[in-house]
Order: sequence, then C-alpha cells, then structure tokens
Amino acid sequence: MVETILQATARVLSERGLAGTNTNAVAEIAGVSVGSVYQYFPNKDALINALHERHVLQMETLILDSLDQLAGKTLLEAVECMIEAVHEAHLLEPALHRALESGDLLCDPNEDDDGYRAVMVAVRQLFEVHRAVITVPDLDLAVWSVMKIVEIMVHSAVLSPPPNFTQCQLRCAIVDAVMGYLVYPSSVPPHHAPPRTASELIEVKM
Amino acid sequence: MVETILQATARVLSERGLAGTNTNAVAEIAGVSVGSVYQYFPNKDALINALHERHVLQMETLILDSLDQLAGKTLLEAVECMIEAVHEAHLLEPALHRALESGDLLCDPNEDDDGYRAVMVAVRQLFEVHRAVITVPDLDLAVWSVMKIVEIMVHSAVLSPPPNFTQCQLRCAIVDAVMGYLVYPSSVPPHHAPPRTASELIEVKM
Amino acid sequence: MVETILQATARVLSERGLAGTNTNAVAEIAGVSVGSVYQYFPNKDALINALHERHVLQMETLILDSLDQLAGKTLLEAVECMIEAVHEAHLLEPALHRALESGDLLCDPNEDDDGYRAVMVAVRQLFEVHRAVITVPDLDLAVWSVMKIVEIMVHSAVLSPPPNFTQCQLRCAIVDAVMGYLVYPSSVPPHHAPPRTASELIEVKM
Amino acid sequence: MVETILQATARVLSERGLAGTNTNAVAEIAGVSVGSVYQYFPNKDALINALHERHVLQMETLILDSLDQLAGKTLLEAVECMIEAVHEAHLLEPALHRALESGDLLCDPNEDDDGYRAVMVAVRQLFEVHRAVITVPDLDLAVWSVMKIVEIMVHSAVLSPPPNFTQCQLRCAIVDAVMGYLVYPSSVPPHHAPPRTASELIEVKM
DNA sequence: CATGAATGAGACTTCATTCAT
DNA sequence: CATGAATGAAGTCTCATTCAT
Repeated sequence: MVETILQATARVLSERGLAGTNTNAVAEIAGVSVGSVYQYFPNKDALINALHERHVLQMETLILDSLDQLAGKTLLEAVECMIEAVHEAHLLEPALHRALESGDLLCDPNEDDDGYRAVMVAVRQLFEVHRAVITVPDLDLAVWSVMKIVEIMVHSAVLSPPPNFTQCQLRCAIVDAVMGYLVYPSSVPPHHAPPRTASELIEVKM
Repeated sequence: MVETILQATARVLSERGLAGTNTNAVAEIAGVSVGSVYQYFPNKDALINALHERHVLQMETLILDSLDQLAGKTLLEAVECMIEAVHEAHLLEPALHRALESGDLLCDPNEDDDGYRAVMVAVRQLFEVHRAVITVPDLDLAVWSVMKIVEIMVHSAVLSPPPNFTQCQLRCAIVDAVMGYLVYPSSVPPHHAPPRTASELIEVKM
Repeated sequence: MVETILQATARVLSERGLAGTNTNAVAEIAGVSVGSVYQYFPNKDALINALHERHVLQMETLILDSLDQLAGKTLLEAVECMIEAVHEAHLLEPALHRALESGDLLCDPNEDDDGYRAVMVAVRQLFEVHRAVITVPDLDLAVWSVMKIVEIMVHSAVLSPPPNFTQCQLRCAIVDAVMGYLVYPSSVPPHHAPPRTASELIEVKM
Repeated sequence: MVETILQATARVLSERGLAGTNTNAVAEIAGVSVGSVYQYFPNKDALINALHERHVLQMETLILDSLDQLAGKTLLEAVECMIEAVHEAHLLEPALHRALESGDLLCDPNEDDDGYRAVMVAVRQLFEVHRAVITVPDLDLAVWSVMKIVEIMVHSAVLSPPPNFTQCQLRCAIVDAVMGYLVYPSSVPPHHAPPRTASELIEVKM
C-alpha cells in the first residue's frame, strides 16, 4: 500500500512536477482513495518527503557502496568509479530526479541530513588517502567543491545535456573537472605549491 | 507601474518563496490593485517570467560586460574576472536568486534563452583566444562544463556556503575548479594529448 | 466491552470536548477496533447518546435516592439534601458534564426522558408534602422553576464558578435561591396570597 | 455583503444548528460564493463568533438600556423591568439563540467579555442602591446567582417552556425566583439575619 | 465476533482571474 | 486605465462507516 502510494507519487511527480502534484491525483493514480494516502502519511509534505528521503537514500547507498570499493586504486580511478556510480544512479529515473531535487541544489544540506554527511565523510576519507597528490590545501573545501561539481554536472548531464554529446563524453568531462580541480596548482591562499608535472600525477597504488 | 509591480513581486518572492507568492500579495505589497497587475501581465506565470527574464538579463549583462574587458589578459586572469563578476552579481539579492533560479539549474536552458546563449558564445570566444593552453579537446563541452561549474558553485557559495569559509576562499575554489578543468590533461576520448608540464601552463598574453 | 467503549468515550469527551470526539479516537483509547464500536453502537450518535443516557441516569438515581430520604424533614432540610445530592453528583466528572450537557440545558427535556420526568414527579411530591409553606401558587410551575434554578446554578458552580467563592458558599446560595423562590410572596397572578410573616416560615415536621 | 453573510449564517444556524452549519451552506443561502465569505471572515470560527458577538451585544444593549431607567423604582420594579427586557430580547430569535448560546451557559464568561462584565457591574449598582432590602450578605455572589437564574430561566422559558404556562406566567416566576432569593433570609454564613416580615418588604423609593 | 485497512463524501480554505464601477 | 469585490475551481484534510479477513 505504502509502496503503491509512493510509486504513484513518483509517477505524478515525474509527469506533472512538484507544483502539479496533489493528493487527489496521487490517490487516483495509485488506485486508492485519498483516505488511504492519509492513513500512511500525515500530510502532503510528508508524502513528498518520504519519497524524497527514499530517493536520496538510494542515491547515497549507491555512492557509498562505490566508495567502499576504492582500495588499491589511484585517485583518478577512484574518482572515475565514484562519478560512474553517481551518474548511473541518476540515469535511473531522470524525470523523478528533476522533480525531487530541483529545490535541493540551492538549499543548505548540512542541517541534519545524515546521508549527505556520510557521503561527505566517505569522500573526505578518499581524499585523505590520496592527500599527497591533491593540491587543494583544505580538504573540507575540496570535498564541498567536488560534491557540488559532481552534483550539478551529473544532474545537468542527465536532465539537460548539451546537444551533440554522449553521456560517456559528459561523464569524462565531469571526471576531468574533478581531477583538474584536485590536482591543479591551487590559488587558494596561502598554499602556493608549484605546478605539478605529469610525472607527479602518476600516483602510487594505495 | 510595471516597475512597481515587478519590484513587489521580487520582494514577495524573496520573503515568501515561489510557493508563497500569489498575485494578491504582490498587488498589496505594490500598493496597487490586482486588476492593475492583470493590466500588464496576462497571468501569474507571465509575471514571474517577466521578473525572471529581467533578473537573468541583469546577470547576463553583468557577465557579458566583464567578458568584454578581458582583452590582454591571461586565461587565469580572465577566469578570475568572469567569476568575480558572476559572484558579485549573485551577492546582490541572494533570496531572490534562490526563489527565481531554484528550478532553473536542472532545466534545459537552450530552448529560446538568447541571453544564456550570448553568454555561452562570449565564453567560447574567450576560450578560443586561449585555445592553446586549454587541454579540453572540445570547446563546446568546455563551455558547458565551465558554465555549469560556475553556476552551481557561485549559487552554493552565496546561498548555502559551507561553514568556516569566507566568500573569498570559495571564489578562489571556483577559479581553481575552472582552471583545473581547463588545463588538466583531459581524459575525454579520443584526444589523448600528453600531460602538460608546468612550463606549458605559463601562458602567453593575449 | 460496551463498558470499555463507554468509558473511553467518556474520557475522550472529557478531554477533547464534543467536537473533538470521533469514533476512531474512542476506539483507540478503548484499546479496541473501530469495528467493535460499531458492533455495539449503530453509529456515533448512538454512542454519545448511550453515554449521555447512562450519565443522566446516574444523576437521576442519585437525586431520586436523596429524595427518598426526605421523610420527616422540613422543606429547608429537604431542599438542602436535594441540592447537596445534585451538587455532589456533578462534582464527580465536571469535564464530562460540560461535554455531555452543554446542549441539554436549552433543549426540551420533556419528550421521552423518563428519568427527568421521574425527578420532576419526586420533586413535586416533596413540594406537595410541604404545600403549606410554599407560596408559589402552581406547584408544576414551582417544580419547573426549581429544577431549572438548581440545574444551572449547580452546573455553573461546578464548571465555571465565580472567583473568590467556595463550593460551600455557592451551594448555600443555591439553597437560598430555591427557598427564597418557594416561600417568597409570589407575584404570579391570579393568586395574590398575602405575604407570609416570619412565623409562618417555621414549618411543621412532616 | 457582511450583513447578507451574517444573516445567512443566522438562518443556517437556526435551521441546522451549530454542527450542521458549514461555510458552503452559508454562502449558498447568502447567494454569494464561498470566497466572499472568506473575504470578510478569516475562517468559519470568526464567522460564528462575529454573529455571536453581535448577538450578545444586542442582548447587552437591551439589558443595559433597561437598567439605565431604573431610577426611582423599588427593587421589585427594577427586577421586573430587567427581566422583562431580557425576556423580550430573547423572544426575538429563539432558534438562533439556542444555536448561539447553547455552549455559553456552561462556559466561564469572565475572561475578557466586556459586555458581560458591564451587565454585571450595572446589576451590582442596582443592588447597591437597594442594599437595605437585600438579605444576601455578599453582593458579588448575589449578582452571580441572579444572572445565572435569569439566564437559564429566560432561555428555558423561551426555548423549552413547560406545557400549560404562558410566557407571562413564566416571567412572573422568574421575578419571584429572583426576588425570593434577594430578600430571603439567607443561609450563607455568617449572616443569619432573622426572616423579614412583609412590612419590611415595602421599600422606600429611590 | 473482532479487526483495522480502506473508503469517499464533505468540510475548510486558497488564490488566480474577471468585470462592473 | 485603475479598482477591488466577487467568483468558484481546486486542493488539503477529516472522520463516520464498511467489509473482507
């Protein structure tokens, strides 16, 4: 029942967007009565939030799973894996993503979102392992930047890709952006390390 | 009149968000009757769109202005200028930005948005000038990526900055991300240019 | 079962008032399913009515019991006893009273309420015993008036007492009101009995 | 418009009772749309309250007016005037009264009801003028008791009169009840004044 | 008989839009 | 052109009642 309702919500959300979603429509699509929706969700927001939470959880699980399997890889390989995971996660239900996450990108996710924080921690751990090859002086800043870059680029690649590019090419661009940022001779004061040479980019295995 | 209405709309939008904005409230804040709103705007959407368009236009004007003044600068300097311009533009009315652009980031902006296209063209021209030091093989892809990165990072820096960082530091991070991407030995097939050495990163003046 | 349900109803009614009482809440408080409520009560009204009836019955039993024990008492003593009984009966569950009887005071209780009529009959019998000292020409009118006075004053004393008075004082005021009415030289036409003197107020024992 | 809505509310309230009154019905009876109801009243409660307030105000005005004209009258005459005023006020729209005041009788009216308090003050002033012939030791208590007695008896006389009595007879009974209470040798401790004789009841003119 | 998930009519309220003044 | 009262479709939510298990 809860499942039916959530799926109907997802469908309505995908088809009509957040503003066009209402409890009657959800109930109708679900083939149940409005009352049943309110039997399981105290109000409309709770309904949307439940779907949102579940959605975010799916994302995070996929990402955390991929981050668990990065031992013994170079930073590049790790970044590629991570981005591949995120990218594929977002290819699942693009329309639903748009509806559910359109408001999220500009909101402060730091409050009490454990999942988001877990991803941040995992990414930070990854970066610490590869600290030597990362030029960004502050890892917290690096984590924030990389997560933002990956978020927006993956979303954009999936939801409004530029014409004439394959998803594969876009994914490579994301990897480049992240890697470029991480190993680029940072301008953030006060660390003015000299530019890395190519040879330095060949990391040792973990 | 139109001006009054739009300003009231901006204020309501800033204070109550998109969902909390309604035509009666706008009219009241504007000190005007609802009828007058409908004299100049066929419906609510048109009202929001007009504000949105004007807002986007402001952004674009600021950005295009800064892009016009990049002659004789290195790519780094140019990127710094551009990001500074965007950043400052977004610092003006953060709440209004959140309300107006929260939905935009995930939407396809290519349809009939002349301003957006103009920015793309200007950025592309900038990149063509510095083609030699940019490692990304496809400039269209580079433009798309850089615009997305700048968009999201500037928005996030302004609207939901990570704790313990100054706007200045965040701006540097954005510059780093863009520059890193542009000059990083790209992985996008089929261009497998050899990694650049530090010396190559020293650009010639335009 | 029926008992459990009625007690739950009483509790919900006391805590949430008539408007806030619904069958689901009653069932939940009773620790019973809604279905069971409908097994024993055809609908919500029947449920409330049953409680109401039982409640009124309790009141009436208490009052009738007290009226049965008035033999050999003066009118004053009898009135004191009766009012004491009513007063104490209402002190039991004030909140429940408010919920159950708020609508009753203005309704015609004569239709088919046997209990109410029984009380009237008992009070009339009491008055007939003391006919000599009662100045009110029509005993039916006296019964109606006294019952109304006692009803409202007891209810008010219990549910919304005036500040700075004890229940004891209020009870005395009720006795005074009733006695004053019963022995006051009535103005009701056409009985213009001469005003009673103080000596006449000293009644003989029954 | 406000008038139309309030009249419709009064009608619906009279015909269907408080529970059966809903905004749609009010709008329909008023021949206006629901929106118009909400243009003037923020919600259903406000609508009912407005009617209630107006109704109470009417009552109070009538009562206060009558109390203003009591100079030079005996207590009996004053009480008769007052009760006549209240009685006639309640004869205006009995059904509406039942709906509007059914809940009031058991509620604490002392909170912030200025009108009610004004009536109390006026009654107290009346009693002070006639202090000499009133046996009730505490005037505050007397005011409370008399108001309760008048309230309930007038309401009952109008809304559920006992069979076989005229309104005139009932009104006399109310006067008797009030006068009897006021001049009856009170039992409230500690004043045990001896019973008044008839001669004492002949007051001096004010 | 007990259960409680499911129902759906109906209540409250909002707000985009119109139109007579 | 400005006004703003009036409109009413549409959305959110409640709760008395049913019925399959």
